[in-house]
Amino acid sequence: MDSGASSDSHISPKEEESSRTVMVILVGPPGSGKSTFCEAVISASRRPWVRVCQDTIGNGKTGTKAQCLKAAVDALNEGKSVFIDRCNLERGQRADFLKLCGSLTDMHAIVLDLPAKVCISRCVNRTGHEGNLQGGRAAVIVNKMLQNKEAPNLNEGFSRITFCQNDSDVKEAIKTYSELGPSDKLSSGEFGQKSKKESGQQSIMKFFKKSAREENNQKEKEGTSSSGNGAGNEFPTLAFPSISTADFQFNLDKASDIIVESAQDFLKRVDNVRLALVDLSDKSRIISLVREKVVKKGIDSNRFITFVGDITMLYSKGGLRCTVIANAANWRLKPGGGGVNAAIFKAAGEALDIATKGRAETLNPGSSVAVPLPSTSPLYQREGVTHVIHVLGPNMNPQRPNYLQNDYTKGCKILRDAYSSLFESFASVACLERNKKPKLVELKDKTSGESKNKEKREEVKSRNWGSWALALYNTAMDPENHKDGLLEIADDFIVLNDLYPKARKHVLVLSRLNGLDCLEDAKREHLPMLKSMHSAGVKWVKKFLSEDPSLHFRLGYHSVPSMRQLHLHVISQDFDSPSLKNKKHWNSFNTAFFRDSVDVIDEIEEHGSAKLSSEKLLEMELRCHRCKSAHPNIPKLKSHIAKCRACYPPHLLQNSRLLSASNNDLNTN
DNA sequence: GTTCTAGAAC
DNA sequence: GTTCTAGAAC
Repeated sequence: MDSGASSDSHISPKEEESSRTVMVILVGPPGSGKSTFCEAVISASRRPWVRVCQDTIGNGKTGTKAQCLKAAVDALNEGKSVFIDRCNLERGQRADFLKLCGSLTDMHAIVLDLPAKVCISRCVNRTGHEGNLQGGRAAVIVNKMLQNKEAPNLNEGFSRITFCQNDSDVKEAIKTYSELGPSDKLSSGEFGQKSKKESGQQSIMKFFKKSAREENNQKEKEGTSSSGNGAGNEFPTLAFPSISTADFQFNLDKASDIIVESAQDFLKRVDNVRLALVDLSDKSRIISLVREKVVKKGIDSNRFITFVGDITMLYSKGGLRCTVIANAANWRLKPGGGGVNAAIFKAAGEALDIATKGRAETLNPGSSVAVPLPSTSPLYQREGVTHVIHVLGPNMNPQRPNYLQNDYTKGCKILRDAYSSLFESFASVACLERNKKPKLVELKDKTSGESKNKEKREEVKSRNWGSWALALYNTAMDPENHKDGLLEIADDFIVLNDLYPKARKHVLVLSRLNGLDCLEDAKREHLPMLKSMHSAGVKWVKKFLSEDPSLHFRLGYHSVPSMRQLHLHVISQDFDSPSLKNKKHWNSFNTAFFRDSVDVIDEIEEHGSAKLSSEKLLEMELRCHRCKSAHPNIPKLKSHIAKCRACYPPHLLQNSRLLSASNNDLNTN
C-alpha cells in the first residue's frame, strides 16, 4: 500500500470497515412491532439509519415496493444503514431488496415471529397507525399473510438473521442493534429460536386451531384426546349423532351396521375428510357397537372416530375440532323437542333458526339439509362450527310422526339414505370450506390421463377466494337478505342484475347449489340445473329483446371466475357501459375464456365436464368482437365497437350462441 | 370483482 | 400535459 500518499481515493482497512452499511429487512405481519423496533434502534443508535416504510413512503400514504427500493438505494449510497419496514414475509418480497446490496453492505433480517393473536390484537387496538389496518379486518389480513409466510434463510443472501418469538427477544435485538456503532460489524449466522417449520400452505383453519390451542394452555399436549390422533386432525370433520336410535327407537344393532357401512363407503370415495360419531353417554350402547364394527372392518381409526361428549361443546370441552355437525332434526326443522335437536338449536342461538328457515321449511325422512352457520352464532365462535346439517331418519316410535310400524325393510333403506345424504352434504360443505373438492378416489372408469388433468385442475383451484369474491355466494345462500338487483328467485337459481354491468343489459343467473363454485365444478349431475339456468337466461333475453329488438345476446360462463358461486352471464353484445374499463373486462367476454352456455351443456353431456380456457387469454390484444380488427387501447376499442356493424363471426351464428330478435331458436325454447 | 394511483405511453 | 394501463390493496 502507498503509505506516503494521502489521497482520498485510498481507504485504509480501518476506514473501509467503518464505511460498511447494513440493510436490515424486518420480517413480520402487521402488529408484530416492526416500526416500533426501527424507532427504538434509530433513537438510541450512533449509526445513521434510514427507515424505509411502505406504509408512509407515498407522502405519508401507502406507497409501492418500487418507491421503497429507490429510497433504500438512496440511503445506502449516502452511506446510511437502512431498515426495510414492510412485512417481507415471503422470500420473493425480500429478494429485490437483497439484490440492491453491494459488497459493502451487510444484509440482515430481523424476524418478528410473535404469536399471531398478539399481532392481531395490537392491530385491532391501535389507532391511527400508518398502515391503517385496524378493526376486525386485521384478523383476516394477518391470517392471510401468515399463510404464505416463508422464514428467511441464510442462503437468500443474509449474513445474519435474528429470530424473535417474544418481547424479551425483541428487546435484546433492539439492544444489539442500538449498540451497533458506525464502525462495528455484527457477527454472521442465525440467532434466536426459529419457529417450528410450518408449511407455506398453513390454512386459516389450522391457524385458528393453533391460536385456540395456545389459549387452552396446551390442553391437547397433556391429554390424549381422541382428536390428537395424527394427520386426521387436519381434515374437515363431521360430528354426527346416531340418527333415529334415540327418540325414534330404531334398532341399535341394525343402526350400527348402517352407520359403519355408510361411513366406510363414504370414506372410500372421499379423501381428506373425517367422521366422528358422537354420543353424550359414556355407557352408550351405539358407540360401543359401532366401535366394535369399525375395528372388525378395519376402517382407519384416524378417519372414523367415536367420541363421547356433548355435540355442542366438542371443541371447548373435548378439544375435538369439527367444522360441521349434524343435527338429528325433526321434520318441521323447528327448535326444541329435546335431545340433540334442542341442544343444537339452543347452543347455536336464534341465528340457526333463521338460517334454517332460509334453506328449507320441512325435511323428509332419509334426507338432509346443510345450513351455513352465521358467524355471529355462539356455536361458530366458540366451537368453530361453520355448518349444521339437519338430517331426518326413519321413525320406529308409534308416538311420533311417520311411524313405520316396525317395517325395518323400509326403515333400513331410509336410514341408509339419511346417512348417505348427510355425508354427501358434508362433502360439499367441506369442499366449500377448503375451496376445493375433497380428493375423490379414482373409480375404475377413469383413465390415468384424465386423473392427471384433474389433479392439475385441483391444484389450480385450491387458491383462496378473497372476501370480496363471496358476494354472489352470500346472495345465493340467502337471497332474502340480498335483494338489491334481484330479478327472480327460483328454487335452484336466482336472476340478478350484474352490479357492474359490462353492457346495456347484463344479468347473472346464479346457481343456488351450495358447493358449486365455478364452471370447473359443473358435472353431469348438474345438467338439469345448468339447463334450467340456461332457460331462465333465454327467458330474460326474450324480455329484453321485446324492450329493445336491436340488441344481441350471449349466455355463458367465465372459465375462471373472480366471484365464487357458479353464475351464468347473460350479456348484450353492445358492450356499451362505463363499467367496462379494461382489457380483462373485454377479453373475459370476447375470447374463448367466455364459454357459451350451449357448448358447456353439450360438453358436460358428452364428456362429463366443460372445457376451460386459460386466464392468459385475458391478456390478449384487444379485438372487435364483430369485425376482429385490433385496437391499441380500451377507449379506441370502445369508440370502434360503437360504430362497427360488421356481421358477427360465423362461429357465433351457429348453435344459437348468439340470440337476437330475429333468432328462430328463441321461439323453440 | 372495484378502487386507487404511479408511471408508462403518447 | 394528458391519457391509459397495470399492480397493489381490499
